[in-house]
Amino acid sequence: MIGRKRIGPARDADLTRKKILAAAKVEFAMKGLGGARVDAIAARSKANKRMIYHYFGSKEQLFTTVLEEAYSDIRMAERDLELDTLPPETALKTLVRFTWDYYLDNPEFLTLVNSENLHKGRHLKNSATIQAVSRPFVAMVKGILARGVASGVFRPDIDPVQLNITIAAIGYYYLTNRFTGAIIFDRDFMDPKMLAERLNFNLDTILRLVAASPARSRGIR
Amino acid sequence: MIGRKRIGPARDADLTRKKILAAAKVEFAMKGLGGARVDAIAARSKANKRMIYHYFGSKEQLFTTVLEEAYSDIRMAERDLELDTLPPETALKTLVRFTWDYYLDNPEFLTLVNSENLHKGRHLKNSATIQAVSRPFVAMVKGILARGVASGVFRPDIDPVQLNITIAAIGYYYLTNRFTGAIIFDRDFMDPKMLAERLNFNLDTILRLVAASPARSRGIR
Amino acid sequence: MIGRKRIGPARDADLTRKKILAAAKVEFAMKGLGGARVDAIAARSKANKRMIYHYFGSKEQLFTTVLEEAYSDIRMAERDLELDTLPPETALKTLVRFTWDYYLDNPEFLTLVNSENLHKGRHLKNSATIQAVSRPFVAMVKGILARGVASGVFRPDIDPVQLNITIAAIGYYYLTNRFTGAIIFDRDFMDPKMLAERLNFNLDTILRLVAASPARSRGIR
Amino acid sequence: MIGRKRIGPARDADLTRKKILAAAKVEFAMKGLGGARVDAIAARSKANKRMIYHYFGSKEQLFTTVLEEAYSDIRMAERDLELDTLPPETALKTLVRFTWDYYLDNPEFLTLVNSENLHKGRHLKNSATIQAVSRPFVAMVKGILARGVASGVFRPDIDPVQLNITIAAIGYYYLTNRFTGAIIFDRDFMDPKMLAERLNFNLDTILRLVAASPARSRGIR
DNA sequence: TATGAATGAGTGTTCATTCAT
DNA sequence: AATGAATGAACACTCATTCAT
Repeated sequence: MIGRKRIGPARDADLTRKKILAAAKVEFAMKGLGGARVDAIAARSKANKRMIYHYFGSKEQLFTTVLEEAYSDIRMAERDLELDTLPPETALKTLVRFTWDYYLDNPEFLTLVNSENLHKGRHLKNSATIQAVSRPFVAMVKGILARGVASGVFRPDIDPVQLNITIAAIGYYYLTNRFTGAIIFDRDFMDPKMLAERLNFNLDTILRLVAASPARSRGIR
Repeated sequence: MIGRKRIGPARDADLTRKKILAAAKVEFAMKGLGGARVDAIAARSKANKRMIYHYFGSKEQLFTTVLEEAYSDIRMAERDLELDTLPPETALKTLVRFTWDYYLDNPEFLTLVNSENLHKGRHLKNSATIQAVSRPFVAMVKGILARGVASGVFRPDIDPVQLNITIAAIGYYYLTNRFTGAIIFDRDFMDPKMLAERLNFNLDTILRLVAASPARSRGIR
Repeated sequence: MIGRKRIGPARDADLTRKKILAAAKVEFAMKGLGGARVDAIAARSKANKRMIYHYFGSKEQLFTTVLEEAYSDIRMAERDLELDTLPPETALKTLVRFTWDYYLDNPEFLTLVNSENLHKGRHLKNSATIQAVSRPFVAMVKGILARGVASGVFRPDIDPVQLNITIAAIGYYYLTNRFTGAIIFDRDFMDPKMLAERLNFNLDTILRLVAASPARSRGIR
Repeated sequence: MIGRKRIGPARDADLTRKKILAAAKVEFAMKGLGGARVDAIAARSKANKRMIYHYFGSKEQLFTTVLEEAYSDIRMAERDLELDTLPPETALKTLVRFTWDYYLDNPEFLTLVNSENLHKGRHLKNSATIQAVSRPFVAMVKGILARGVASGVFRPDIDPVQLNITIAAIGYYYLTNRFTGAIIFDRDFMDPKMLAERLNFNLDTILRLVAASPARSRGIR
């Protein structure tokens, strides 16, 4: 109450916007786009439901904004890793580890992406934001690979897009499908020991995949 | 009413059930559990809406049944591969390829599993069916690995569960997230050429992962 | 309960439809399209709100149906006058009187038409019903005029459309604008005496308009 | 802040009021009282929404003010015709023509009046303004009639109120109901030729109505 | 076995109006 | 005088489910 004049908490437009966005992220992550309730978002954000429409126009536009922010966040965090400055192998390991940790710490991201894909990418298809934040990221991984090939530690002819997908896949799938996984494999996928094993397994998978080993992988088809 | 009882009608009941189940699978796959509409399922199956409740009790129970059937189907198809009878490396490659093809041919399976995980596995948690069909499958992969280790083509100390998850992950993730993928990577994920590349990439990934070092992965195909 | 089998009142689809339609006519007439409440229509018809959507699709489609019915009703009543069988002057007087009485007895018709015109005729623009019921009516008035001209009681060169509009106008305007009229002219527009005067005034207006009097109305411009 | 106080702002208040009133007239005319949106009025007037409440108290009071202004405007315009100074027949023709032109040029007036009548004249019932501006107008028409009767060109026993209503009716109805009219009669009611025909038809109607019989309505123009 | 009719509790969205500055 | 932020009540419309036959 002392020090910051003029902005009564209940009247701070930007704060309200942020609270709605945060609440919406949680709701959409928990229930999906279709299952999320605008009422619940309003209640969770302690904002009036009318404000949601004032700031975001509709449930779908709110969802779009949440998605864009989620992608921006992860891409910014990746950029902050400054992988360009690391040796290729370290950079790659860092990326695998980061991806895993990020998914673990931000599980909403996974469900949001799932939801968007259930809807065939409709909300992001024409999002300038997504395209803007994606390009540098794709370029960065490409750069790591190129440097690794140049220094002889990575084998050539690895498609950076496919590599990227695989790095995401092996973390993502394990975590989003941990519930059916638990049933099928009769294990607790969130047990710290199993989580640690998974990270190691993933690091192993990626390193063996890119390694410029004696493996004469010519003839692959 | 007199004379030709029980000959046609008895089969119709079963047919109705099957039509509902087929329609429900499509609807749930397209819209998720929350987004699917009982009316739409009734319309698509050309059955009366009341029949859905007659045969399945509720929308959620119908969803459970659809899921159980979906899992049974893929597990049966895997069993039919008779991987036990193949050399370990061939068996593994066959499994990777089969998994990929099955996902491609039965995309509903992916969305159904996604939906169930959004709901924290609630519908399958106590399903005897799932557990019954899963056990032999897990055992089979374990067997392949063991045989491969014994014959020296696979390295030891590979967790069959982790391997299994990875085989699924690298196909599953690519396909379910193909819409956001298309946006981020600016590629058509369903382009036949890219699909073929992905399968090869996945085969490569798995074989390098399990190969007894130094991996002599000649002859991958 | 005795005599009419099989149709429990609460389960008669056609009856429900009719009750909704009747209630909607009242509501729309009283409040206009925008002011009418679907809830109020449901309550008034003692039908479930859901049924309104089941039978009519939307508030606007319900409004369209109400309008079509209202127009069909008046056109049918006009047809039943069998004006073709009457001498032209009698036919015309009968029409003026009928129009006036119909407006008085069915005040909803006036407000419904007003509402539709506020919405620029959007709901009827492509209504086959309206066009089907209108054509015979327009033709009938044209026929009366023609017969009157032929027999020398009506002057020629009267546009039947303009005549029609005027017949409607002089009754319609008085009745729909009776509230502002009462304020401006400080009279009770619904007082029986004033109503009777108005009808006579209107009959006079129309008869003088069409009369083939010595009036040599050449040169009108 | 220092130096040029109070010069602009004092006039702005009045300007804001006027802008709101103008915007409200358009909105209410287009959508009716129920359909008009306070937000839309604020946007259209480029005034803050709060100002509407500051100056007018409520949406309904704003509507009342708009109506009062609309009536004042037409009554003032009629007064400016100075019909008392014209020969009775000319005065009457001038009035018919003026009424028609005014309705054509100020279509909002028609819809506003319609709206008010849908609401049973509730907003004007106790309006001193309306009564004040109406009295002279009614008296004026009465005067024209009296002069015409005295000079022998009009027949006696014509109720000036009924005449007044009819003059308004034949223009008003044609214009407000032009949309349903277009559908029923399959004509373009706003086509210049049809508009001209209608005006002539109306002049003819009124002149024949008041003419001292045998109506020598030569020279109608 | 099968069906069309009916319903209550929600669902996203809108609106006139007031608050705080 | 003027404004952007906020709200509660209501609105059109939907949905899974049950009733009556």
